Amino acid sequence: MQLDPSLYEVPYFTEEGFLRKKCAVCGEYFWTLDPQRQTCGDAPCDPYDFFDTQYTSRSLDVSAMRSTFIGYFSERGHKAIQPREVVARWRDDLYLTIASIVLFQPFVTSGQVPPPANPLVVSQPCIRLSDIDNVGLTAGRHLTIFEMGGHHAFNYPDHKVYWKDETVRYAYDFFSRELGIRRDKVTLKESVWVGGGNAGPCFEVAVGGLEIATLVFMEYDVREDGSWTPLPLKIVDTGYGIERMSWLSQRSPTGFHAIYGRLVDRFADLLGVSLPSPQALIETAKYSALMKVEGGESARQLRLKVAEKLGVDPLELERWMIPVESMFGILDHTKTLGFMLADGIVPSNTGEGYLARLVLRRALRLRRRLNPVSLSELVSMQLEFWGKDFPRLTERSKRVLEEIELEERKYSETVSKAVGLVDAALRQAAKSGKIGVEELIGLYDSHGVDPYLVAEEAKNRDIAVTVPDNFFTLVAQRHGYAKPKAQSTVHIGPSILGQPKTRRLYYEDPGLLEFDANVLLVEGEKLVLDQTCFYPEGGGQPADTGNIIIDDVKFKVTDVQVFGGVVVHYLEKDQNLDRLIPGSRVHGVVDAERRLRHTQHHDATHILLASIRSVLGDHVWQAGAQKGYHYSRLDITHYKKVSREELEQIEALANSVVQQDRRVISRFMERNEAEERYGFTIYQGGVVPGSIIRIVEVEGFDVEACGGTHSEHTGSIGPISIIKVEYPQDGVVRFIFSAGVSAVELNRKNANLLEDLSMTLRAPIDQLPHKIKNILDENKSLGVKVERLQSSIADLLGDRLGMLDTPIGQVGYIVLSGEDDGVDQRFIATRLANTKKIVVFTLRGRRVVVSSPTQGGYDVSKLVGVLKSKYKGKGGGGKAYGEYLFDEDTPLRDMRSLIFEVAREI
RNA sequence: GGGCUGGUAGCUCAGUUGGCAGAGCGCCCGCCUCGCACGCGGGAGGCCGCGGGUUCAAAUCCCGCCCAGUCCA
Repeated sequence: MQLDPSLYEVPYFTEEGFLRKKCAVCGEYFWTLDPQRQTCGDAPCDPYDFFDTQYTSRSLDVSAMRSTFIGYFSERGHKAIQPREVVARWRDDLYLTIASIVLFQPFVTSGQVPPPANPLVVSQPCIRLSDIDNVGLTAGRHLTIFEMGGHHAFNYPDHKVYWKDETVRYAYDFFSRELGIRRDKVTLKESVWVGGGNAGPCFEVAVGGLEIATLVFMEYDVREDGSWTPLPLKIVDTGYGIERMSWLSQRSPTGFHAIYGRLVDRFADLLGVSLPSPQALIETAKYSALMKVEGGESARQLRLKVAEKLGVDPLELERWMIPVESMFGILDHTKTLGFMLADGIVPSNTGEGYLARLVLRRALRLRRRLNPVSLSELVSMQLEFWGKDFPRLTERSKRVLEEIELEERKYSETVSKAVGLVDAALRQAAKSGKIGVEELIGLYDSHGVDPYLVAEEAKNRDIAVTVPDNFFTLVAQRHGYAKPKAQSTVHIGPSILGQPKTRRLYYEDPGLLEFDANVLLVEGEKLVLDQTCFYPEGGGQPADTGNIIIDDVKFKVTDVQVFGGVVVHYLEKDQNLDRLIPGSRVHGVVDAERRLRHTQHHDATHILLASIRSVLGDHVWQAGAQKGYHYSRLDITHYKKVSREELEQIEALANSVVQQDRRVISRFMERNEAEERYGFTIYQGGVVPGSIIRIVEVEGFDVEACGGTHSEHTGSIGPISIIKVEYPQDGVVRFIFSAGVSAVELNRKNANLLEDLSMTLRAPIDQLPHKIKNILDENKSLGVKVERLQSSIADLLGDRLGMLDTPIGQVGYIVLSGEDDGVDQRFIATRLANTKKIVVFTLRGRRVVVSSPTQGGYDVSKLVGVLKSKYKGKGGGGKAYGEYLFDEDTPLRDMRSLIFEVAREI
C-alpha cells in the first residue's frame, strides 16, 4: 500500500538536508542523511554489520537500555508510567499485551477516557507468539517476549501535544545524544501501519541492518468497507525495541547474549550444550537476517551458507547448531513463561491458559535432546534474573514454579500415554509398512502426539512415515471454519436508541423498590420510561421483574434490558398495552423477593471471590459469574483442585466478613483515579466501558468495578454456603454457592433430605455413611448367595429334565413355574446345557430360552429360526444362546410337542 | 465456545456383525526350595462412568449428562 508522500514529510528533514530515496533492493522509500546510501537500511536489504562496526558510544544491557530510554523521555516532559501485566485483562479482544499502545485501547484511543498522562513514556513487556517457530533460529531477532519502549502523545482537536516532526526529532536526538549513533547511520523507511481498526503512516527505524524502532502515527479510522477516514484524535505510537538496541550496543554474537547475559552460559552448562565460536554465531546471525528462516528446509540452507563461509562441514555445523538453537529457544520460552504465570495466566486447555501451555510444551520439546533439566529450575533462574527489574516475579515465584512442575508432570503423563498410542499405531502399521497421514492427524489432533515424534519412532522400526509439509494446514482443514454463531441479535431501532438515557434510581437508592415515572415510548411490548428502579440484566445479574401500574391496571414486566443507557422494560405480550401512551404517568413496583435474592447473591459473589483470593492466592481471577435466584456460580482461575480444608477456610472467611457487618460502599469514580487507587484487580468482572465507572467496595476487604445491585452492609447478606466445586475446564474452578434467604432454604432442603434418608434407612444421620456401606456390602454378598442358590436349583432341576432324542442328538427340556419366582431362566438353561453337555430348552410363560454347551455345542440360532418361521413372536440368538418371546395371542402348546416339532425340523 | 479421543478388575489394556465380561501385571492361598527369586496349581477382586431409549437380549447401537485427555478459536 502506498500513501500520499506528503504524509511522511516533516520540517526536520528539510532543515537537516535529509534525502528521500528509493531502496535499490525492496523499492520502498526511505529517508537518510547519507548521500551514498542506496538501500533502506533494514534487513534483508542491508546485512547486519553492527558486529564489525561500533555504532553506539556505550554498551548497555537491557536494564540499562530501559532506564536510558525512560530517562531520556521523562527529562523531556514525558511522564513515565508503570508497565502493566503481560495479560491484557482490560481487553476482551486480546489475550496478551502485544504492544505498549494496547494499554490505551480501546477507551483512550477512542477518546472516551483521557490518558493517565500526556505525553507519556513506558517500557512495556510484550508477548507475541506469532513468530514462536523462528525463535532460536535467528540469533535473537525473533523473540516471544520483549520490551517495547513507547513514548506516546495524544493530540485532541482542542489540545495538541506533538506530532510527526517532534517524534522524528526525538528519535534522532535520542539515538545520537543518548546512544552516540551517528545521524547519517540511521535510516527511516516509509511504511504503513494498520491494526485494531486504526491506521496511519509509519517510519521503520534501522541501524546497522537491524530494525530498532517503529514510529507510528495513528490518524485514520478503518471503516468496515475498508475506507480510511481521519480520526479527530491523532496518536503518536512509537515502539523502540529495548532488546534490539541493547544487542546493537553490545555487539554480542546473538541477541540472546545481549538479553540474558550470564544466563547464557549457565543454561548451556545445565543443558549440556557447548557453544560454538562467536564467529559461527555471528555468521549465522548475518545470514539469518538475509533469508526467511522458518525451520526445516530454510534452516538447512542457512547452515549450508554459514558452513561454506566458515569452511566447515555442513553436517558438523548442524550437529553444533541444533542444540544451541534449542537452548536459545528455551532461554526465551522460560522467560515468557515466568512472566505469563507470574501475571496470573493459569495453564489450561482453553483461552490464554492454552497459550501458556503451548509455550511450555514447546520448551519441553526443545529440551528433548538436551540434558533433562527441570523446567522449573530454568524458570526459577529467569525469575531471579528479571526479578531485579520486575519484583513481582520474585514475589510470586513459589506459586509459578509449583505450576510449572505440575504442568511438566502433566506433559510427561501425556507423552507416556502417547507412547502407547504410537506403539499401537506402529504395530498396526507393521503389516502395511507405513502410517498414513490420516493416522498422523488423528494422533496429533486427538492426543497431542507430535507427528515428528511418530516419524522418529517409526524409523527405529523400519516403518515409513512421511510428515507432509502442510501438516498443520491439514489439521486446520479438519476443523473446518467455525460457523459464525447465529447470534440472536436483538433488534433495537433508532426510536429507542434516540431516547434520553434513563435515570437509574437503583443506583441512587438501592433500597427503593417503587417509583413513579413518565412514559417516553411504547413500541410493541417494549416500554421506555424517564426513570426506573428496574435493574436491567448485566454483570451476570438477571433482570428484575415486577409490575408497571397505570390507574388500576397492572402490566407485568418480564424482562429488562439496557441499550446505550436507555433501559427497556419488556411487558407481557397478551396484555392490553393501549393504555400506555407517551406522557402517561405510571407507577412501578419491583419484585422485592427476586431483587433481594439477586442482591444477596451479588454481594456474596464479591465477598467469596476476595475470600478465595485470600486463601488460594492472588493469581486467582474471576473467569465468569452468574447470579441466580436459588443459587449462583463463580468461576475462577486456579491451577489445581481445591482441597476440603481450603474450601472450609474460604467459606469461613466469607461468612466472617458477613458477621463483621462491614459497610458496602458503591460510588461512581473517574476510571483513571479508580485504576490508580485500586489497581487492575477491580476488573474481575471484565471490561467496563466509559470514563466514569462504578466502584463497589466492601470496606477493607474488596474493591471491584461493578454495575450490579448491592446491599449497604455485609450483615444483610445472610449466610454464604458453598454447595459444591466443579472443574469446567483445566485451570478453572467453579464454585456453586447459595447466599441469604436462598442459603437458608437450601439448608432446610438438605436437612429434610437427610432426615428422609435417615427415616427410610432407619439410622441416625451421623451413621448414614456406615449404614449405607453395610447395605452395599450385604447387597454384594446376597448376589453371591443368589448365584450359588441358582446353581443348586439348576442342578436339582437337572433331575427333572425331560429328554428327547432328535436328529441333532439329545435335547433337554424343562418347564419352569409360570410366574417369575426369581430363578433366572437364562441361568438355568445355560448351567444345565454346560453340565449335561446337551442343548437345553426352558419355558416360562411366553418365553423360551435355549442354550447349548459352550464347547462343541449346537448353533441354537437355527432352532430359534425355526420357531420364528412356525410361530408368531420375537426373538433371536447366537451360537450358544437364544431367546424367543411368543405373541400374546399364541395358544400355549405342550412343551413336548413344541420341542419335538422344532427339533425334528432340523 | 467448537472439534476429536477415551472412561471395562488395584494398575495397563483386549472385548468380533448386540447373545454367559477377559488377558497381563499386582494381591491372597498352596506346591517346589534350607531361604529368596523363578516356576507350577488354585483363588479373591467388576453398578463395563451416570441416566434415558431401541431390542427377546446392550459393555457393545441411539440420545442426554458427568469425568479425563487433546487440538483449535
